[in-house]
Amino acid sequence: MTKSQNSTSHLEIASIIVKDLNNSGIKSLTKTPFLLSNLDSHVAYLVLSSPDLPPQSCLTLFNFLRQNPSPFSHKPDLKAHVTLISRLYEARKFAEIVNVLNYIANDDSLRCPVLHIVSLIEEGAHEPKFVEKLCDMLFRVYADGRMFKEATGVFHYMEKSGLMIDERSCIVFLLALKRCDEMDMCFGFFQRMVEANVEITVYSMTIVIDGLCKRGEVQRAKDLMEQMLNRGIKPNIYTYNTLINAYVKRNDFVGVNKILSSLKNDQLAYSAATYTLLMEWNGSLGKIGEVEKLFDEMRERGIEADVHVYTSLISWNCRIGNMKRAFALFDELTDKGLVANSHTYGALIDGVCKAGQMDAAEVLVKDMQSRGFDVNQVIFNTLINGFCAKGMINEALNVKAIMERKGYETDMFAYNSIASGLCKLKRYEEAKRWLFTMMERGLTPNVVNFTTLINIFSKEGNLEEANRLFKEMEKKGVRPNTVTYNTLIAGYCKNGKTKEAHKLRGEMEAMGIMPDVYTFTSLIHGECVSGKSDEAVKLFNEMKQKGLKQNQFTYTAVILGLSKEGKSDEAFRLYDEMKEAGITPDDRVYNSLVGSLHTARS
DNA sequence: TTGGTACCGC
Repeated sequence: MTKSQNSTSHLEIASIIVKDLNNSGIKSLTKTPFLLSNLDSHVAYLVLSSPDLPPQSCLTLFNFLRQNPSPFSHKPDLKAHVTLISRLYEARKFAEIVNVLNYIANDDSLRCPVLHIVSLIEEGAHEPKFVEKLCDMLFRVYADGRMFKEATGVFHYMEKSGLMIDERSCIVFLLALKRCDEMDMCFGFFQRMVEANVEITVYSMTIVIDGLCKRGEVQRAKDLMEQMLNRGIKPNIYTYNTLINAYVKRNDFVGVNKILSSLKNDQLAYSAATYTLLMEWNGSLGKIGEVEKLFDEMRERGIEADVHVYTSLISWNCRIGNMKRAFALFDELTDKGLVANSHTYGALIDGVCKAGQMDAAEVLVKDMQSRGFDVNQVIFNTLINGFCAKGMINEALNVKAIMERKGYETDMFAYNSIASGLCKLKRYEEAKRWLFTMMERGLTPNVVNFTTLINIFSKEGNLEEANRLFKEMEKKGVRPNTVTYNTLIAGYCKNGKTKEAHKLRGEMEAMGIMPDVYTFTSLIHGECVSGKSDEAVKLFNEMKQKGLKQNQFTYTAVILGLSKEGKSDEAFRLYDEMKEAGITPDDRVYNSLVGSLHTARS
């Protein structure tokens, strides 16, 4: 056969197929093996690009061929995909185009550089914005599919070809990178967006800032904000909330206040999320009164409390053991027409667990299920933690088994709860074994797992190993947080090594991680153990200057220290102060005070 | 585009 005969027959076959499809639909093809066996890639192209065949029918045929109905039929090749896309574009069937692009992206024999795809598009046969739109959609498909290299390739092509790049598509990519913890790439891509003159708004900037904050790079995040401000991009309440969150998590009092004054300067009003964060902040400082005050203030200012705000308030009441208030708030939330979510239930379940009422926890789980919420992994972990905290390891392992049957893999939260539960029972060897098992199973230990291990070694008196782990964790790029430092500081203090403890305090401050009530209580205890109650009192006063509220543990430590040295006047003064603060002294405080009266004053 | 589970103190 000559070339012209060949193409003539191709054309003939194509026109028969078009006619058949238009007359009797796809069924006609299934009954005509002759047509099917001749439907090669060229015929497919002719059919799909035929103006006589409407786009919807092109799609039907394409899907039919994709399913590869007989040994004679061809699977659509790249050209067929691209042709179909251009037909679908005529009909503005964007969702269908995304599907077809996904076929290309997920098929090893079709996936190729975008340049190749574009070269298959018929010259002049398409609308002016077609290539641009196609690239944009392909970029999103790669971003959604976490195919980062491919996505970057499309971006690069668009930039080079002078095609307009939509910020919203870049946002899809930035979010995907953030979700995969690819922050270097995320940050780098954002810089490329700037260089490529993509029209950037506060949206994409905030995503990058949040990603950097979540990784602990708060300074870099702030620098980025400054840099973008010079380009005329102003932070909004979301941006500020992101930074507030970062500073709250680091206990950076000064940092939070700086952001709050920036908010004021920019005349931005607090949002419900801002209030949630401030409530979290005060709650973590033990200032539950302030938390309730913020809740009132918010409503006075006419800002509607949403389910997050209620959940936070419920959670803090749970954490201080005020379950009555927690349940009242839960009712209030429902009365307001808000719908409790799994987080809200999680807070309540955690609360009853902490109160040691595991039966109540199971009742809440049932209630939650009856309202259509599945027990998710967080709730399972909360229950496991509840049992572990009570020392009921077997019950915890039972929940773990149920969780695994439901298809959840035991994660680092659960491993950690089990290890710390065993640690509280002084079953250190078992505790370590669980954490080591976790690592053997391929889970990468995070800052909390490391902290728990450091704590175990500290409790065993093995400070060398604790310190070695601390160094190892930093080497692995896991940033220590307040709790990590507190753990090691407590270890040193307990062993009378106050010098090292103070050194660590300086180190953490230099890292931008601020000491909290735990840090001070340990240091105070350490000074007392070393017989330096005057130093302890100094630290105690420093807390007040820093706005840190002393709690039961702090008072107990300093009163015991003073009593031991016979400084009973000072001890009694602090005892009064303690009671005024609404903290109930326990027997040890009374005993030490009585003892102080018998100790000779120096 | 922001806000929930686990780890530390007498």
